[in-house]
Amino acid sequence: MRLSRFFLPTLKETPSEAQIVSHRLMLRAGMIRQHAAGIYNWLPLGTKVLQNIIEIVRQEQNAAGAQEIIMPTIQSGDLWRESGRYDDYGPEMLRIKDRHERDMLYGPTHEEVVTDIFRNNIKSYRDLPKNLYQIHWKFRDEVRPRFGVMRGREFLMKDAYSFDLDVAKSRHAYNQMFVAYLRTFARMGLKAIPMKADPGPIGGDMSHEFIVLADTGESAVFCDKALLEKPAPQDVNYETDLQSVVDSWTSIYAATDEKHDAAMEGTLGANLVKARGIEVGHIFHFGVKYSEPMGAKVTGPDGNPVTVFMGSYGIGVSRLVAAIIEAGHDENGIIWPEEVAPFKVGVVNLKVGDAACDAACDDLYAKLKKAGKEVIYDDRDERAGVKFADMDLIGIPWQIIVGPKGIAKGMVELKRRVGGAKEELNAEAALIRVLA
RNA sequence: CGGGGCGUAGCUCAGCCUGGUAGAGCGCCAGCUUUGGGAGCUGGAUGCCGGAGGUUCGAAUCCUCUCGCCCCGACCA
Repeated sequence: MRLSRFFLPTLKETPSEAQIVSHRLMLRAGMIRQHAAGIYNWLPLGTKVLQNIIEIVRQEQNAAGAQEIIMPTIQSGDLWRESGRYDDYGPEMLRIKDRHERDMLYGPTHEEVVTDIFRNNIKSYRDLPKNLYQIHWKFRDEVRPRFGVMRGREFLMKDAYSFDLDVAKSRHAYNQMFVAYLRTFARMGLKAIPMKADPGPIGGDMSHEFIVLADTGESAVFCDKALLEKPAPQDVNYETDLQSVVDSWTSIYAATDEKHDAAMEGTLGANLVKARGIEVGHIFHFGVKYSEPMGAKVTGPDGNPVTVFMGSYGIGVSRLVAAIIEAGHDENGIIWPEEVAPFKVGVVNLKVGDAACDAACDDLYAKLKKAGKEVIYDDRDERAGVKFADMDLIGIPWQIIVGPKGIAKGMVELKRRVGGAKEELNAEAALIRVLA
């Protein structure tokens, strides 16, 4: 992409409404623009990042055996009366009437809809297990939306729902998601810590939150240092029993602000980490809470109907964009981990119109594109300072800087966004480094 | 939902107290000079001063109502 044609409205100054760093940087980097309180437009740069995150989530969900579906954003109120939540949910649920005066709602979550899909289409225990997920927009009419997309009213969420014949199998489904989450967040360059959580209004007997560590996080977090050093599981076979893997995480001390245990922390001594965190995922095992009232049953091996056991598994996808920025930025702007970066490489032409610079940049740009790298080429007729500032602001991991001084010696400059290290080398060598 | 704050140019904000008919910096457009970390000069465009009502000869400014946004608290991916 040529920057001269890319829709990238960056801002030099911080809009006054933005209080936290991720919100400021998302506005300044031209990723989002506010539409209304808690509701945002995603501009091209933001959309690219969001799509990269979606793809990682999707790959890891698929690997864990979940299957992608798309459910409606607008749901029938009657379905929510069946589960008993139509009246319970309160004003957070956006309620709508259609032209026939039927009660509709913009879905804040999808347990009812997915259970309805299940009961209408799955009749035998032989069809179990099933785990269905979607990556779709939710609306919760929060009392107080804030911090940009961190706590929006409309937000993109991955929500998965598992269906199993009994509790033991259902636990396995839970463990599959637990492991998939560890891998998902690690691929985004995040330290995400699973913590025992309160199931809250979703209900159930087991629940974990996944908290990303960031200095600006909303909740205080206490944990054993060992958790921070523990690598995400590699080469997982999701068909095998994952209990020991899950236990190896849950047996290490970690607690949020409300639940922390001072006595326990005393025994950790120097290994106690006090940090701040952002909740990016939440998984629930809730058994028959929805399947029972909604009649989601299959015929069991003995010919008798069995109510299925369920769990639900959420990832705040749009929130992750903000969380990644909270975890990775400096005074110049965003520092994207390579996997989610909107462009992996930036080519900076310091003197557009100079034949040698133009030729070198065109060549680099063509070769990077041909190699399949996502590349942004700053071909704007701007001053060097503007270009450096924008590249850093939008957080491009690798930057190849081409200027008349260097090119006269046959050299370009390769800069890493992380740490800012620069080295001078010839264009071919820079390509090799970037493509490695 | 309680408490507080703010709405003036694309952005940051001044002007409001003490009414007299719209400002600055940045950005944008044109030209010239510049050109390795957010340039300089010259010229130019841009505002229903959030909206409605009221007071007044006259309202961005005073009064009333209203809408929107932000912050703090209780709740949440």
